[in-house]
Amino acid sequence: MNDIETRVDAVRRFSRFYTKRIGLLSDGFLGSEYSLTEARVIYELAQSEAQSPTGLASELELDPGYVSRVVKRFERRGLVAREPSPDDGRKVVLRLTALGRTAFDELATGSRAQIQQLLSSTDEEGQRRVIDAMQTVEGQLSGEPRRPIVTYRAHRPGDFGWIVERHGAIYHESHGWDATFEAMVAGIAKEFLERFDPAWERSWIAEVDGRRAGNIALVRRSKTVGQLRLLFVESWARGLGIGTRLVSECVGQARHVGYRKMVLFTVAGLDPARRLYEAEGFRLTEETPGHSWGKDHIAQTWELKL
Amino acid sequence: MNDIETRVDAVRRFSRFYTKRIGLLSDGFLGSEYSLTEARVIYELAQSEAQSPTGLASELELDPGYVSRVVKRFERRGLVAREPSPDDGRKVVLRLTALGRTAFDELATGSRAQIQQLLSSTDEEGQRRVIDAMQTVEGQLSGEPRRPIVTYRAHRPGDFGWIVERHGAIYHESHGWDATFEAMVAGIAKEFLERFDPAWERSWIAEVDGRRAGNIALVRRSKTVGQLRLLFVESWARGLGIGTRLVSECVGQARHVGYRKMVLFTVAGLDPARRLYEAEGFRLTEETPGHSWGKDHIAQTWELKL
DNA sequence: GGAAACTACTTGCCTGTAGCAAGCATGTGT
DNA sequence: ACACATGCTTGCTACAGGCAAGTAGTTTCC
Repeated sequence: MNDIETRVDAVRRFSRFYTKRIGLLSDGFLGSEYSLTEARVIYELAQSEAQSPTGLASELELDPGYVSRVVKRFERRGLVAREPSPDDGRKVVLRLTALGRTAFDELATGSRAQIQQLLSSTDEEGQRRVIDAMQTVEGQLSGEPRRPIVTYRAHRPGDFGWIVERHGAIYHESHGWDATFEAMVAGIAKEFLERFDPAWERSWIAEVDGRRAGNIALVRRSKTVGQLRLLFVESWARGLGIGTRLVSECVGQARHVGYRKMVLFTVAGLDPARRLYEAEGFRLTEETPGHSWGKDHIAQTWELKL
Repeated sequence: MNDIETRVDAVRRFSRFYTKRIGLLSDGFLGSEYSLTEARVIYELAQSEAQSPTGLASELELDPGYVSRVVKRFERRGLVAREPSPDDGRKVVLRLTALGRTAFDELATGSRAQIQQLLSSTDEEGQRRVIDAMQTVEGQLSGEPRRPIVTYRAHRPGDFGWIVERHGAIYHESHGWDATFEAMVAGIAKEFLERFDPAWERSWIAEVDGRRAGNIALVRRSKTVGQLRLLFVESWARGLGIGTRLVSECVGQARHVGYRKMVLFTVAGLDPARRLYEAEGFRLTEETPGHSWGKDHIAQTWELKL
């Protein structure tokens, strides 16, 4: 599923599947005494405390004339009550009566029963996956890109494994570094977790909408020197200021616990990271050519007086 | 989203969202000269080489009478050709004409364009996730549970990070082991990746439908002794024989490269794993009480003569 | 072999859904 | 005060699509 056409066809396939599956269900409405549109009207009225015919029409994308008739029908049946709007003589305020609410409850119960039947084709774990997947679809397609929520927290069990994984996979993919790089990161993770001292050290995991998106760690090298390690931001999370924030959190904490200096080790050529270091005031103090992780590198040391 | 009612409501919510989003699109059909049902008929005819009116009716769940009329309309317009069925005088065989196929192509193009527009509300990564999620939904709800496909492969960059993560997270959750356990696993990963010798060592990653589900590693301890390490199967992948297969692959490979003995170290109380070791012929040779990862344990050594 | 039952399709009839446009009443801007 | 916009209603209309009766073939069963 790489090119756009394949993806489009996949979506078409799903749409056909889902509308068919759901279409069967909504035929169930015919079983009740309301048409699908009538049911939608009732549903809409039940949702919003006070609704006007125009509101209904635009919300459900129906012709106002038709809505008018539906409402009239419902009124005759005692399902909705209408009153003139207090602030606008043209407007009408619609409200479900107790009877209308009963009708809604019946509809909702029926619909729930059918969805439940639909869900029953898989087990509880499967149902959770389905819902999770649906939320993914909705989240992605809901149009408004809904500004992502970025949060920062300390590491938890599993996080350092994740850091190792992402470093290993991404630097392999983008720079061709071999498994010894992943080994090195695993070594750093081991050390950090083993000797972790919360008084002097700290790590941050950045999450975007609850999904891990980046990290950084502050490690003690000596009483006066803190080391910045394992900075990393997922490519899909770029542009949210996560890198900047991680570096500044890290440096801020280093100041806070009383280090006099920060160091970090990296290699030449990782420009986005370089920019972050420079912006925070780090200075390149040493460069040594070398060979590691299956490639030639220029190892760099950066320092920052606090 | 724990109880069934919450889940049902989540699905209802999604259905409303999706049908609304897709409903807008299918209005596009009105833009064309075909109604939605007509479009479905054309689509169905395009899919199946030769179709009968009855077939259409049952496939699309329409009234045969109505189908008859739609077909007649299409015939007049030159979109479909009909011939009497050779083997049954009552039957009719319908086929799209070249003109009909053109109509289908136009419809498909239009529909694709609209789906593409729908998809364009997210980036490429998002689109992939959407499709993935849709396949999950369809897979789960399509009724036939579609047996999962299990595959086994050697490790790739990132895999050992994943192994560290899963060990760290899961043993913390289920047994309350602290971060030093994750540190230890990270140490094992580091060692393995650093000194990996394909002549004597190997790892297996089990994937279920392309998703990592478990792993095992064979590590050289000496010329004659191989060690089984890092056995792990995700809880959602239990019952597929993955654990058994991993252990037997590992032992088989150990035999193959010529070790005389296998060892493995574990702690008492991990019963599912224990059963796998026993089934493969491992014998418990040593038990030592101790304390690690924030808990008391009985460390165990298991051995197997090859 | 032939009546009875069944299947595939057609056609006439009818209802419900829903859009369009004209009309009326109330509001708003100049 | 006038024009114009907004909210709602109502008459007209088209179309979708179900139901049932009818025709022509096919299968079943005696």
